[in-house]
Amino acid sequence: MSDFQEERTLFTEFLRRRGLKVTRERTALLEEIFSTHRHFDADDLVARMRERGKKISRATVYRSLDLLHECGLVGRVRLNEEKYRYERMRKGEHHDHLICSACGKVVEFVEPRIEELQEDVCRRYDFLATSHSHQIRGTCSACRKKLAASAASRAT
Amino acid sequence: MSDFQEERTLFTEFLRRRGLKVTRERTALLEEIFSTHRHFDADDLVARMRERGKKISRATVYRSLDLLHECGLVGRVRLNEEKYRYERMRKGEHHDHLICSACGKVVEFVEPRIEELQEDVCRRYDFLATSHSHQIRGTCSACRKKLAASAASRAT
DNA sequence: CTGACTGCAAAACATTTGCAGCATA
DNA sequence: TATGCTGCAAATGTTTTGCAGTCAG
Repeated sequence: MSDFQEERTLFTEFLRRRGLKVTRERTALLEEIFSTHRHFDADDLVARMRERGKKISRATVYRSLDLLHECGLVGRVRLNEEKYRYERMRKGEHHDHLICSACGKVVEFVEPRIEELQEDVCRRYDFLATSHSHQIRGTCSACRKKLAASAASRAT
Repeated sequence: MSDFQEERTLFTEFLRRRGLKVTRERTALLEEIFSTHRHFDADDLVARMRERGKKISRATVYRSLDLLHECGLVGRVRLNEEKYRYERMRKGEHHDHLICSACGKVVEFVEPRIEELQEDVCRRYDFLATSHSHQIRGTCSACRKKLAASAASRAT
């Protein structure tokens, strides 16, 4: 039925180990998050749950996202915005972000050689890394084309 | 007298080009920021100004930091905290951050080979980068030692 | 002189928290 | 049954904004 049995088990185990409960709300949120691949913020999630007819309060959403983040199932980033963005994590895969300042689009990329260099840096500073995030801000090719086009028309 | 004449000129020019004014407050903030190398947040800056006997309102500090950030003199990062952190930028130098989750210490590092790989990634996605930030979260060696020591004493 | 700037207090926001009733184990 | 959970509304903390008086050019 669902293809995220593994995540479900991981979360359940995590909760059990801490004496926490597997509630209807937590399960529903996990399912919703793992049914898509998009980035989202707390409000998106509230809205998506509401669309599915499940009214879950903002407070509960925040509380659950904290738990999911703590157990490593959900990533939490700030893209220099006023708020957090979340994303489901795929096993053992770390990705970084290209953020277009013009249209806001976020593209994920994976560059294993960057990960290696990060490890070098950690060794150099005797630092034990638990997570990392890498963001490159700029303009995507589509937006640059649009900008070029509008510049050309302005110069009639 | 001051060793940041260059920054001062750059900022003045930036303001002039946009029809903005070089006010007492803006100048004072620029001087304060470029007189040290530390990371700081908006409130730190308000406090530092007050210590120097210059009362500048929080609102003005925020407004000025925006301008300094826009013209590239000041970097603005979010280290997954609730607020922005600022740092003076040194010409042509980009650095990234190691953040200790235990003591909150922020260590800057420079790894030119990471910068190169970033450029590769941008080429691959036809993306024009304007800035980037890289954060590695974990525990620094001092904190790990403390943690190890307290674990040992607990196991009397 | 004029348009931009400042300080203040209020507003706006995302996120967190206290509490009373509810549901899981 | 006993904790832990939830929703609500209120609180928090940072950043932004409206406004009336002030200042740079």
